[in-house]
Amino acid sequence: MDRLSNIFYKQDALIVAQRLLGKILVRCREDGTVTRHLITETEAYLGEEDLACHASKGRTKRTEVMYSEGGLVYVYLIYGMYWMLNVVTGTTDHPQAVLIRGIDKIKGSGKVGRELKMDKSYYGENLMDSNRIWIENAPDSANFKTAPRVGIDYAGDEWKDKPWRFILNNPC
DNA sequence: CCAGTGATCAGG
DNA sequence: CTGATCACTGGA
Repeated sequence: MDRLSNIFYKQDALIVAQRLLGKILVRCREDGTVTRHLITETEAYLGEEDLACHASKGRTKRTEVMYSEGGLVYVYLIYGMYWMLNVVTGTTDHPQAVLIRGIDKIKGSGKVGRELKMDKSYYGENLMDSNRIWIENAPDSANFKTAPRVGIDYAGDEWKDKPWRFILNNPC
């Protein structure tokens, strides 16, 4: 199966977030083990004006990667314990990212980072040529629902209720 | 409900 | 340097 390309990641985060549902996140460990994971839940973070997006604080060492063209990994440590895995989307100088909130049966972005053994060394990793993490194409699915994003009450009424969380429905 | 746990950022 | 904050989780 083909890797997702520059063309895919350059799209707006709202598009990428829903199109990533059903795609395959592939992880190659240091010991050579390869694991493949169905992406089941995502959230979109949309630029400096989105008060829930880290880039609303402007360009900092941490947010810098979001200002790149789509296709890079944005990871950061939260609460001193959990590595949050994001995919940078959009075009240069338009800071956006999509948070991977669920894979396979795993619900919760903190658990995703733990399962995939993410760490700081993945900051800026290029999903289009990395040999340890990438995403493979799969048909788009229309079988998903939306919901407000989690854990961003501080962002204010205009932003905290936007339905920018995308959840693949159980195909039962 | 709340503690754990540490990088990051704004402010002196 | 200091202190607040944090796109979370698991256990009272």
